Formats: sequence, C-alpha cells, structure tokens
Amino acid sequence: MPAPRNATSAAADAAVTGAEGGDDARGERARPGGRTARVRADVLAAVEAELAEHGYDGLTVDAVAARSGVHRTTVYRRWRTVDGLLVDLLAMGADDSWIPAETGTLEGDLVELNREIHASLTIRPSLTTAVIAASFRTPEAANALHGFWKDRYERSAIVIARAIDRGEIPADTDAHRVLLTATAPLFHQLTLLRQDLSEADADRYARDAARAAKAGILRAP
Amino acid sequence: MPAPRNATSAAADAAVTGAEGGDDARGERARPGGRTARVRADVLAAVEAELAEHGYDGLTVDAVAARSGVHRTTVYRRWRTVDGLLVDLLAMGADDSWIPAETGTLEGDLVELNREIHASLTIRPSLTTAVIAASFRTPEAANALHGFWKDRYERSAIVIARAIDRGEIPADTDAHRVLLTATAPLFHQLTLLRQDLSEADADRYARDAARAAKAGILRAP
DNA sequence: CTGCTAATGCGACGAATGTTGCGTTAAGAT
DNA sequence: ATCTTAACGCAACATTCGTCGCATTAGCAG
Repeated sequence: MPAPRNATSAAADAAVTGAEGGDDARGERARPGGRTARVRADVLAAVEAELAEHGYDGLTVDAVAARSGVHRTTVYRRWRTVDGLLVDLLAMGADDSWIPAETGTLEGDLVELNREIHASLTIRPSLTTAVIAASFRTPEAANALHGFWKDRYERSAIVIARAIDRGEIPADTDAHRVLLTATAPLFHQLTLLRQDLSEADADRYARDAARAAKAGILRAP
Repeated sequence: MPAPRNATSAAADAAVTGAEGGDDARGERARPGGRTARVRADVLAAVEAELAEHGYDGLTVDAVAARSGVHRTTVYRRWRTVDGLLVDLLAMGADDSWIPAETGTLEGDLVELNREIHASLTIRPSLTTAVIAASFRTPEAANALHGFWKDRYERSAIVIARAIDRGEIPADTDAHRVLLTATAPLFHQLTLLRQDLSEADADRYARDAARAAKAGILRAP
C-alpha cells in the first residue's frame, strides 16, 4: 500500500496535465493553460521543499509563496490554507494505476504492502504523515485522507481474494480485518506512539496477519 | 487502556494538589499556593469546555483566557501555546493509579482494554484525539503523548504475564505485539481513517489478538 | 493581430496572534 | 503584622495571518 509517491518528479507533470487545483470547480470554462499549471507546479514543489526543511508544523503559506515566487494572494485564493496545499499535493501524488504487488503467497503480498507503508511513513519528509497531521485541522484534509486510504484498502482487498482462490485461507475471511491487522500496528507505532519500528518489524506484523488468517481467526463476521 | 479520564472533575483537584503547570521547572522555590493553583484549575476547565464546543482546530488561547477569566498574558506565560494547555490537561487527567482490569481470561482482559480505548476515542470531546492532533504540531505534545502511552502499555503487559501464568498462551509470547495487535486497529480506524467502529468491532479485534496469541502466532522475537 | 477576461501581481488593510515593560496582588516566610 | 517577591493583570506594541480592491499579465477565441 503505497503512500503517495514522493512527489518531486510528479510536480513537473502538473505543467503538462494542468489538472485543476484548489477547489473552485464551477461549470464554466476554465483556463487551465500554461501559466496556471506552471504556478501550481511551482507552488506544490515549494510545499514539498518547505515540508522537507521545516516539517508540517513549520509550514506556512507565506514561506511557500516566497519560495515558489508566486504571490501570497494567489496561493490564498487557490488553496485557501496550508492544509489545502497538502491535499492538492496528495491528489497529485496519488498514483491511480497502483495495484498491490503479486508475490504468489498471502504472506508475501502482505509483507510487500507493509513495506510500502513503512517506507511512506519513514521517509523524510513524509507526505503521508503531514496529511495525517493536516487531517486533524480541517475537514477537507480529513476527507482527502479518508478517500485516499479507502481507495487503497479497497484495491488491496484483491490480495485476500487471491489467497482464497489459492485455498490458502478460508473463503469467508474478512478482508478488511486482515488488512487492518497487518497494517494498523505500523501506523500506530510510527505516527501515534512515535517509536522506531524496523522494516523487519513491519514484515512480522504482515506475517502475523497472514498466519492468523490461515488459522481461521479472521473470518467474517 | 484508559484514555485520560475525562477531566472535568479532576480540574477541581488542581487547586488542592497544586502540581506545577507549564514548563518552567527551575529548581528555585516555587509558589504553588492558592491563587496559582486556582488559576490553573480555571484555565484547564476552560480548555476542556472550549474543546467540547469548538474542537481542537477551534481552540485558541484567547478564548480559553476569556472563558476562564484569566488574563491572556498569564496563559501565554505559563502554557506558551494551545498545545501546552492540552499537554497539561493530559498530565492532570492521567490517572497514575490505573491498572488493567482482571477478568480471569486473556480474552476478557483484552476486551476490557479495547473498550476503554474505544470509549476514549469515541467520547466527545475526546481529549485523547485532541492530544494526538497536538502531537503533530509541537515536540512537547508529542513527548507527552509518547510518555503517556508508553506507561499505559507497560502497565498493560501484566495482562499477558497473567495469561502466561495461567498457561493460556506460550511463555515466550511477545507482550507488546499482542497489545498492539489488539489495540492498533482501533486507533487506525477511528483517528486516521475516520470510519465508524462499533464496540462490538473493538471486542472482535481484542478476541482476534487473544486467539492469535493462543495459537502461538505472537511469540518473540 | 486584436479583443476578452481568467488568473496573477500588488499594496494596503484589518484581525488574530504573540510579546514586552511595568504596576498590582497575594502567597509564604519571619 | 510586616516584608519579600512570585505570579498575575494591564496596556501597548510587534508580528503574523488572511482579505480586499484594483492594476497588470497572459491564455484563448475570432
């Protein structure tokens, strides 16, 4: 389960894609052309750089504007708040083509998921962690986060389906519960308890969940 | 595992205990007497009330000062920030005499822990959630949160020790892993994914962890 | 190229947020 | 009761944050 890819490279794309930033999605003809897209790319790149230097609690609209060379007012108008910037960064970094890796075993698939999550929470700066922080401050960020992970968990459910097809685990295994059992300890330990957690530990929680599923412990309801 | 008890009643104690607020813990003789303690009690009660009305993102020093009848400057001097207020509230609400309930079975003990956590995250306003939010903004809040939960998990380890004594689970069962497997899904689903999670769901994660431990899945290392 | 106008730039403004210096109050000691 | 001084109240100040009106720039259409 990936965190949003770290978006540095993705920022460049924005100039081409010209997706609509901010929030004003009125039905009229917009003007997503060159400059607007360039501004978005510059600003989001600046957000990422500021995040790397000062972290979430040191992230300000003014600093982002100054670094990007875009005027304060423009940033306020298009993104409204710091959290709005992070939401947009998350949206840009979200890889819609992502699907969980297929290793041939439930255990291997879960280990792979946990490694991606572990990387996304451990990397500095962690966009994932920043958006989590933002989600406690504005409903928009909370919704964006919720939507992102909901999508990821839904896509990941195929891992359990494949294991059922292979006969590894009971057919009535509760997919969401398996995923949560495997992944939740990483989030809890790394973002809430703020304790170190090695990749080996992440692997172990994945294996624990796989073994529990095989033992028929995680069957619905 | 309790969240800090909801501190309304505890606020009254402050006038008596007169624990030192804020952060300036210099070695000189302090003056924790009547007025200082009364101010602390008033302010922290106001914090709790404001939290109930406006939530964490609507919590401001000015509003707390106005409600408590204490001057802005005093609040800034003693607590520095909104997060400092929450840290102090957490410290006051922390029940040092807490020990996990003893039900006679590992499953029952874990269910009881999860119910306490579920309640602390579900109650409005949730001081626990507010402190989590604060922990993303200041290192002090992060440390306070870390310390609080570290203490709670250490105390809770006795639940696994008792189960081992009873012969319910293998002697080399990894206590921390059992606790995390049981409790992490609650935090993850309720505070990160922002999805509903019933008490019955909380119970089930507790039972899952107990069954996994019995099956020898959660043995050290 | 020319006109239209969305998007940006610009400066000024008001509000919210913290800070500082100094006078006042009251806790604790004698 | 009196003295000392930590803690608090107060007002003025500085800074940051977010908004507004208007001028300027630059997509896009014809």
